[in-house]
Amino acid sequence: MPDVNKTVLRLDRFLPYRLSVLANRISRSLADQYQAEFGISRPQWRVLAVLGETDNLSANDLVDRTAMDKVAVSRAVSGLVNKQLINQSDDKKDKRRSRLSLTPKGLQIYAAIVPAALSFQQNLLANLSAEDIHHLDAILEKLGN
Amino acid sequence: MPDVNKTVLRLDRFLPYRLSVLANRISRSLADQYQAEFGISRPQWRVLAVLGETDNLSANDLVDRTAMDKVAVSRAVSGLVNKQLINQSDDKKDKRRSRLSLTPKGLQIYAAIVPAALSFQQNLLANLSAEDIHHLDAILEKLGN
DNA sequence: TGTAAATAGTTTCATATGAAACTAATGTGT
DNA sequence: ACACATTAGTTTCATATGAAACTATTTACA
Repeated sequence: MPDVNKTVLRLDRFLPYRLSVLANRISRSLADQYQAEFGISRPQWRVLAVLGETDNLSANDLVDRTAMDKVAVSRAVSGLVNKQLINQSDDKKDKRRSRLSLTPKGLQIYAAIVPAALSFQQNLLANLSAEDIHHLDAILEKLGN
Repeated sequence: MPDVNKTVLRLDRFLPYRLSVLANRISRSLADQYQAEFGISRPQWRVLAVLGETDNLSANDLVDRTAMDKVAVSRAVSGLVNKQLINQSDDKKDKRRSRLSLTPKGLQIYAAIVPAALSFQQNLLANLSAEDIHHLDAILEKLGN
């Protein structure tokens, strides 16, 4: 990032801006795909993705694992329950919680989205060398503190 | 990005997700600052930043340079006009357009935000080596197609 | 020229989002 | 056991956002 120390700021060289534009472009393009094919919103996709990895989580676990606030999780969950892609069962030990898991239908959609998502990612990474990919991984890790 | 070829998808390793979470965290943190200090919204900041670089642009020029849609630009501009940070003068050649530029007050706020923004960016980059920064620049460029 | 298509920018309207308030249940200290 | 504080999750409400429709003007070209 040359130019960084100048007193002038070029927006198109400014890291927060560049990251934001790139991330939004990518996320939106991916979301358009699963939205069109499966009628799934972005928050709903995140919930599906996490429950596909690890079943039987509470809404709060999803908050931790999806980087969304509890309102967003609550809404995503209720949307997915409505679509019958996940189900809520009572937590015996804590009546405030419910345990969430994919229904067979949810699992089916999950199984259909994952390859599309991975191939989308492959497409992105196709522009990068193996070293680039490694660097990117490390840099994202560092920036994530 | 190891794990990329597996059929399973770990959300926290998925590039669109990682980028989105990181970019949003960063943008939000920065926005909290100029929001608190200057009462400026994110779209408004982008408009100020561009007009600070290059004066006398049309709203459409701003669309190109801020990666925002014309509705967002229109609203940001009218907000900034209300705050008297920018002014609109008629374009003689085309009555549909207006030429936008910073007012003295706008320039003053711009001059106050820029160092804060640059130091924010410095803070981010402080976690990275010089090579990292160079790599990041190149990778963002490649991902931006 | 006169008329259709294109462009600049605004407004409308429906949806997304998030902070704060709320409900219900659990945990804590006495 | 009994308040008081905390936590899980939902609802409310005010604001942000964006697609589509709209207005005004300019461009293209018959």
